[in-house]
Amino acid sequence: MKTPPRGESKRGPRPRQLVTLRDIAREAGVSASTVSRIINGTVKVSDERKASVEAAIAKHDFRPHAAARGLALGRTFTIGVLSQAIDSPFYAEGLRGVERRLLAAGYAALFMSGNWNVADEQRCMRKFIDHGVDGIIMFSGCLPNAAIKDFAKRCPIVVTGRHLPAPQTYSLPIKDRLGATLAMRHLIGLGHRRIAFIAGSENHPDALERLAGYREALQEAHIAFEPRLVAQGDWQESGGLIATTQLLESGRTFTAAFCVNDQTAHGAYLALFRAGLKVPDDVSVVGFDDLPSSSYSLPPLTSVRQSVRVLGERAAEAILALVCGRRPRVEPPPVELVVRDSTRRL
Amino acid sequence: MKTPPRGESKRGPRPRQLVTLRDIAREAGVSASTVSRIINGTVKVSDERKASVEAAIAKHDFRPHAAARGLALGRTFTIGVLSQAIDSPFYAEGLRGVERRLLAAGYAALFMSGNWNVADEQRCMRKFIDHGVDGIIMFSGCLPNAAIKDFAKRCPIVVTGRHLPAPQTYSLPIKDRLGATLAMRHLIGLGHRRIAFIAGSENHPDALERLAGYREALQEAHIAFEPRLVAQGDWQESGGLIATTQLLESGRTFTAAFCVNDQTAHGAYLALFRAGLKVPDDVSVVGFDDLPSSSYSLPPLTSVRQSVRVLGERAAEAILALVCGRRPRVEPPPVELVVRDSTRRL
DNA sequence: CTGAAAGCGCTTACAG
DNA sequence: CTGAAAGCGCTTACAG
Repeated sequence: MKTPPRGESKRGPRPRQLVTLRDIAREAGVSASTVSRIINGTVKVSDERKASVEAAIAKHDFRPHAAARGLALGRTFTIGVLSQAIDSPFYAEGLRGVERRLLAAGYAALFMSGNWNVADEQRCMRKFIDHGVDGIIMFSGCLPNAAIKDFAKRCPIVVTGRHLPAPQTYSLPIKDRLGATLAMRHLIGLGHRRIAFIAGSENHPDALERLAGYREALQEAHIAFEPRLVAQGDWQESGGLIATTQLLESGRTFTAAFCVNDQTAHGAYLALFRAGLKVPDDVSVVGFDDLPSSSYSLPPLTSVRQSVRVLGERAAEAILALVCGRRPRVEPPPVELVVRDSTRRL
Repeated sequence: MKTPPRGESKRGPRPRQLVTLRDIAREAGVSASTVSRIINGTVKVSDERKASVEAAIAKHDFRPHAAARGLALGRTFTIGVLSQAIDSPFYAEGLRGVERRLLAAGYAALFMSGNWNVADEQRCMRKFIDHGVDGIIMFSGCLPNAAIKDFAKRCPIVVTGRHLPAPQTYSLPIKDRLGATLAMRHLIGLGHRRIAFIAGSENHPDALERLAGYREALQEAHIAFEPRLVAQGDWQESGGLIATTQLLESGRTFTAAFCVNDQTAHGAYLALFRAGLKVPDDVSVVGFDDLPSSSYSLPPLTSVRQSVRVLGERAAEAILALVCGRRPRVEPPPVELVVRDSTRRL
């Protein structure tokens, strides 16, 4: 079929798509409505028409124009997914989980990075709206709750890592405090009493909760909290390296370190290595998040695991439910301690 | 403003957007055309009208409906980005580079994972088309060139890691062979002659090229190629661990190992560690890709670097050019060796 | 500079 | 079961 001349009209913007629903209809000798019905399986259509339409579709490998469907249907089958950095190993697994579930449901994901700051997160959210997403998944952002509720007026949102009851919204909290106490009880159970905490960035809710868990476990074991055993990191390897180095150089003694996340622990590993200290012989180390790379660190790292992949999958299920007007019924994944080779009895 | 009743019509699908261009026009006392012109800055508009329209837009925080624009304009300002796994540390940096450049140009990225197999890549490409992307970036896929050329008839494509001259297509090759010789010359320069190669997956073009570079450097130095020093990995940590373990157990002796990528090297590290061998004292190790985590491995890994982040940025620039009908003029990033602490003179 | 109108390519209530 | 028509919310050539 030669592409039919489109120049008849004198008005409107230029044409674009090579072959349209109308072309298929013409070729199959039916109306556009019928073609649409066959494609969408909306209504029964007689077999012979169906066959000829399907032949025409196959012949041209016709795909309905996405924007046109979107306009007619009022849906784009696209979900915006906000993480803090698309190249962060922590979020990576979560995005993977989201992708998998969304794809299975015929949705695609628009991923954007908030870079751990409100302005960028805000910008991403607007972009999502501008791109007409049907829903948004936010991985533990720092956007104020009020702002989220505002966006939720335009499209449904599921948010992880916080509790936010609001219409068109669903939250999947992360069990930071519980996880932290799990790590600490393990260390304390091994006889450690001088346990350093390499913290996350200041004021970050998850960081604060994990610190709270650290203190809670200390108290539980009747060990006095010693502020000087807490060093400020930034969730990254570099922060863990610097914080641990400072702790070491300042002469504080500790037999174990609980790190706010695995990346911080990897940084701590390097600091300890450079100081000639061995893990776990000289210092036991526990991380949080159980990154895939942590089973390959030397030695393999003991870590708290709350599967981010599963978190992502559930977030996807929740947003899909919201988008379809159903009430989500999903729970955050369980927290557990994965014991490897970085901890030992004192 | 109360949302105006929309029930006048008896036909067509249900309405959706709360406030539309028409509402803004009505409120500002101008035509829809004028509002559109102001939003797009297409044509000069008198100041007073402009002011009142902008006031109305601000008041309702009006955002033009994406699908409607897409339909009218024939563009969605969305780019499909195919990587092999969204949670692979190798691609992560590349995606980051893409995201940054695309965002700056007002485009958003639809990321999908090909999972290192043709069927999934094919599926992703169709999804991209179905979602009406304006262009596609493929990170080193295994889709046959012919298939890519076919998709390129529907929308422009830039592909990394291969050379594919075709209309509506631009390729950004990766310098695998050169990089491999850089790594090998370094090792040979340090006096190593028995150098193992922990390979990537069979038949993978990049893996083959890196192997070719390994052999080329050997030949250059008049060292006989010994097939039994080559062990099959799979690009992953687990493959590196298994391959290296087998090499060690089979009694092959080597003083250095060149790994097809950093993840493989991390696996090799663990195998060596378990065997009680020290890096670099007993065995020198070199990787390829220079992942961020490699500067925190113990010891920090010497690796070949061809910035994937920059590769991503350039791929984004290229697709943007293609989409706008310009000819891309970008080069793949340079290759260099980053020497850290995992190699030493024999 | 500005508005009325046509058109982008679909979907679906309506009327057979 | 099926077609003609209206409509989704924008943009832009056309005619002032």
